Amino acid sequence: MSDRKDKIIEASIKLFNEKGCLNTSTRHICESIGISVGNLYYYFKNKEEILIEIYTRHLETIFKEVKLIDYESDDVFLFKDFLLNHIIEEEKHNFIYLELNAIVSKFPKFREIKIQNLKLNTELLKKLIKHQINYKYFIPLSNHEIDFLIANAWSIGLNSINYWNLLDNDLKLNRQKSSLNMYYLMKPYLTSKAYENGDLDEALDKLNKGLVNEND
Amino acid sequence: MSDRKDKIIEASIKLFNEKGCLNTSTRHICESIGISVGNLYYYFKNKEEILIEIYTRHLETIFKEVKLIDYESDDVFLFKDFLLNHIIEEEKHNFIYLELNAIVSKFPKFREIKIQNLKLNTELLKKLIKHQINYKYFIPLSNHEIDFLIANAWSIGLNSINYWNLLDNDLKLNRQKSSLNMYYLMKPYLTSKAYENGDLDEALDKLNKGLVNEND
Amino acid sequence: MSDRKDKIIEASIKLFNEKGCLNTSTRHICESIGISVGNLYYYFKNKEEILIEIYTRHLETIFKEVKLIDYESDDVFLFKDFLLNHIIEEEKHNFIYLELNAIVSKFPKFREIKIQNLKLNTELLKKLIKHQINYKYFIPLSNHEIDFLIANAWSIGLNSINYWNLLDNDLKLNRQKSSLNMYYLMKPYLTSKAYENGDLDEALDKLNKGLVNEND
Amino acid sequence: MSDRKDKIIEASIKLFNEKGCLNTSTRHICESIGISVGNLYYYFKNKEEILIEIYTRHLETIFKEVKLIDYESDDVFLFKDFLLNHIIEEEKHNFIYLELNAIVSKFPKFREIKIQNLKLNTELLKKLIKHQINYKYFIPLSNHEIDFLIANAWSIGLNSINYWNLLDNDLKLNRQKSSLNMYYLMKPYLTSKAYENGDLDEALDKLNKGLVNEND
DNA sequence: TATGAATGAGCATTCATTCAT
DNA sequence: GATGAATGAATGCTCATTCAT
Repeated sequence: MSDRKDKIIEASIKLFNEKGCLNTSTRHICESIGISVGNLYYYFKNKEEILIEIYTRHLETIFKEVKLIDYESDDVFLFKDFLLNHIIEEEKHNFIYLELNAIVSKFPKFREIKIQNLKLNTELLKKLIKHQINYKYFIPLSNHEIDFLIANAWSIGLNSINYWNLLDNDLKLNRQKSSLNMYYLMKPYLTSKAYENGDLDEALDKLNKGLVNEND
Repeated sequence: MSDRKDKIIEASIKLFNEKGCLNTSTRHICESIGISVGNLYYYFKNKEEILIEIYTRHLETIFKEVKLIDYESDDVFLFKDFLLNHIIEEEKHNFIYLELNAIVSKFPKFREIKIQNLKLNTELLKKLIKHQINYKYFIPLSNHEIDFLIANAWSIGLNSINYWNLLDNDLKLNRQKSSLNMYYLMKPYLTSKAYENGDLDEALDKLNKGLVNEND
Repeated sequence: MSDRKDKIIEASIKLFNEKGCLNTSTRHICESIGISVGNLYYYFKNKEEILIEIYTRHLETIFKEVKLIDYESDDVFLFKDFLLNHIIEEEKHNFIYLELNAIVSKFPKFREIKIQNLKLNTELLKKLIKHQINYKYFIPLSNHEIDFLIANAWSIGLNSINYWNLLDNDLKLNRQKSSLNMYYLMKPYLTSKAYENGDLDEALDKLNKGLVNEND
Repeated sequence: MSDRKDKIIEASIKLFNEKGCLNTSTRHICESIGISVGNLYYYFKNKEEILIEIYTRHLETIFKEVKLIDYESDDVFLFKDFLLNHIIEEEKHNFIYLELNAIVSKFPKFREIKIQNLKLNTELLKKLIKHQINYKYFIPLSNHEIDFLIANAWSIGLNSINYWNLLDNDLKLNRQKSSLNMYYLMKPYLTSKAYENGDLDEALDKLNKGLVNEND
């Protein structure tokens, strides 16, 4: 992977996060790293290809671990790995979640990749939840309930950060709150076994660290 | 409120939903109702003001009922009123949810109003949930838990429709699924009393009508 | 027809003739008449539409007379009307003939209109030639011969001006030579009756005026 | 002449014919033969030089025979050699005729060479026609008439293929029709001696093969 | 000879907004 | 109130050409 290409990707991510993908022109990207427009188009056929490259790299990072899960092992998964480890990665690609639908309606090729991936991920999550049910970390759920739980997990994974960002500007804190959102979505379905080895409590402690305690 | 102004608003909503707010030009709006561009700018200072007007009216409709809730009466609220009655209203303003963050990053004034409203609505929902807890329709929840429940409700209200839309094109069906998403978010917190008078079951029946039964 | 629209058309024709249609940008056109780019696009959807407008107006002028021919009257046609009267009009639209094929391959809509017109004109010319044969201004010709005569007339009408322009820069003179080219194409098929009333000789005299006599 | 240079020329001709010279980028040429852009510019100073090389080679081929004519021998020339033998060569360089004027207005140096060559060829053709007149294959013609006959031959040689191409897509057939156009231009000037040895009839037979007979 | 990264002017087109009438 | 002509900066993208290696 060429250095220049990486720089374009990084600058794009930075600007897309700062001002939105749709409000960032290819010229802006070039100016921000001091290269010519032509040079950007030497590395990328068009703006959509930049987006696709960013998204593809992001997904690779995100799902590396999920794909390697041992579905035969008796282990609680969701929170330690999925919620905590990927906070930084997700923070870096916030704009994808913030603007997804506007992006999807403007870039049809990206849309196709997104849909393809959504289907794949839905299957992976379904498998994962069934595994957690199987090993009694989750209470039993019907297929119907699992489908809607996944849909809700997707919405929250995508959007809860936006909610907190609209309310205040502490991005780091908001990312932690966003993870807690996922936890609270799942909590009603967790069994006591899920908490047994202390991993989950430990994870929650980390997340709550820094959060203003608002309990009554 | 002038007739002409209403026409502009209606045409804008129609076009924003059809092609997206960011892909609809002011000229296009004008052509669709046969007025001049100059005339549109007589009624609205700029495109952002159109958006703000649309959003404000939308919220007024949505929260009319919520504001009129008698917080002293013993009544289950959420599903019959909030989930079902507003489906049509929400369907009409789908684009706001689909494009929210791209819009917010382009129109700073709209952003401020959005935030202001979000805070207000959060307070209203908090009051409502506490009321439901008070009358035992919801199980007891800490302030902390309520905050995250509201955040999750917001994410799901905003985004679950997108999830289903990416997977297939049946908009009507997807809107119903989206409402079920809200139900499944709340379900773990509902008491048996919530189901007692049958209103909730009736509402669920309506939602499930048309959905393929995927239970095991 | 708005004044501004006419100005754009005129400026376009001027520049297209000077530097070629494909080498003239919309910006050039705007700058040459001191209007903004946006304004040009207010009057024309795109560059192709400018071209189509130019071509359509040109054809209207060119074929006004041809369409009004009385095919029942005993009259020699071709040279007095077709060759002489339209010299100025054709001179003004030289670029269409000079660049036709490059234009046609870049602008598909223009291409369609061009083809449609070519077919129409071919029919008109066929009718006209048959009429001239009928009234004994032309010697008898088979359909096959007429087809190729028309094809040759088209090539010469389109291209002979280019030939002379490549050899020297006297545009006015070259246009006259170009008309003589058409005459010499037709000459072998003309009967003595065609020359009888003197109209043709008069026309030829006009054309030859200004031409250096190169006879031996 | 280097191999690499030949490859560039060949690839250019192929692409220019397929998509037009003006729509073919240097990068595209390079990609099609798997060399680098820099390398192309090692062999050719610029795009114009490629064109000039193509054109020069083309003319060399075309006029090799013409230059070798024995102007003292009594032989009918034009059709057997000029019209038939060069069909393939001309077919290969179709784009030059299709785009000539757009090219000429973009590439001034090419224009100069084109003009220079046009003058040379005009002289050659004049000499040839006079030779044919001398040996009674052509009827007597004044210098003036010869000039216009050459101009017409040039227009038809350049453009008649375009005429047929606009009307239908059978390139092979259209090339034959185009040759017949040249024949019909010359026919009125041919003497019976021109047909005597049968060569001409044979050539015409070949051309007419494949053409739908449309005689009445 | 050969590479391919880099340049930057150029292009067609869009669009929110203004303003004289 | 209403019109619609006019603005001009901005956008995504192309392409002939250069040049260090």
